[in-house]
Amino acid sequence: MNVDLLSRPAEEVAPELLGSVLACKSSKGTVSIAITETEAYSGTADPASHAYRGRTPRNAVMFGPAGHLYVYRSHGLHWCANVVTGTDGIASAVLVRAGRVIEGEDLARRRRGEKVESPRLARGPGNFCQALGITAEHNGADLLLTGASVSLSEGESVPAALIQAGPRVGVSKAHDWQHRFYLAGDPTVSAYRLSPRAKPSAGA
DNA sequence: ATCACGATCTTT
DNA sequence: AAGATCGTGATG
Repeated sequence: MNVDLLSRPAEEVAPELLGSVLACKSSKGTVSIAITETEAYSGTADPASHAYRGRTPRNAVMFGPAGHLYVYRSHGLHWCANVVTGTDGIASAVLVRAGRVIEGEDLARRRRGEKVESPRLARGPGNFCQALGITAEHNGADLLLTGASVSLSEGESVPAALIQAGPRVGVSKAHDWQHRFYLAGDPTVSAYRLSPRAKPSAGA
């Protein structure tokens, strides 16, 4: 994966990450997942972004150089992972929402539960991280380092016609921004769900 | 009090 | 099918 590809605005990078592969190796083995759904979050101009109110200890990685992993805890029990994009010093990142397990499915299923169907192993940002084995220890990791425990690589290219854009999932602000990108008809893509607290907002 | 979640309930 | 509820803990 080329850092120049990631050093652009999140909403440009997000659709191009579809088909890319995140791999995570641990003592238990390696799981690789091809990304099928992403969401772009920018910095201070994006009301739904963690970086909207400026830099904090939690979101610091978002302000760093592209190609690193921003991991945060969601609602107390799930981990969510972002690929940091854009320029060093300016916050932006792409939330990885779903993917298809292409390596280490046994390990992924052990983590997620034996009765989970294959398409659902990495469906949803929390499930994606659980299947891949991402936790807080991976926050800030450089995804472009070869041989690192977690890394990002280019997968098979996906046909542009399959890439769809839509409103972001689960956010209470700026939910109508068309910053969610996914592969049309893919069973691993998470179901769209409007946030219960969503209010109308201006924006693209 | 809020929350970029997910599973499981309840009510149509 | 859609909406409500709750678990769980970091955050500011």
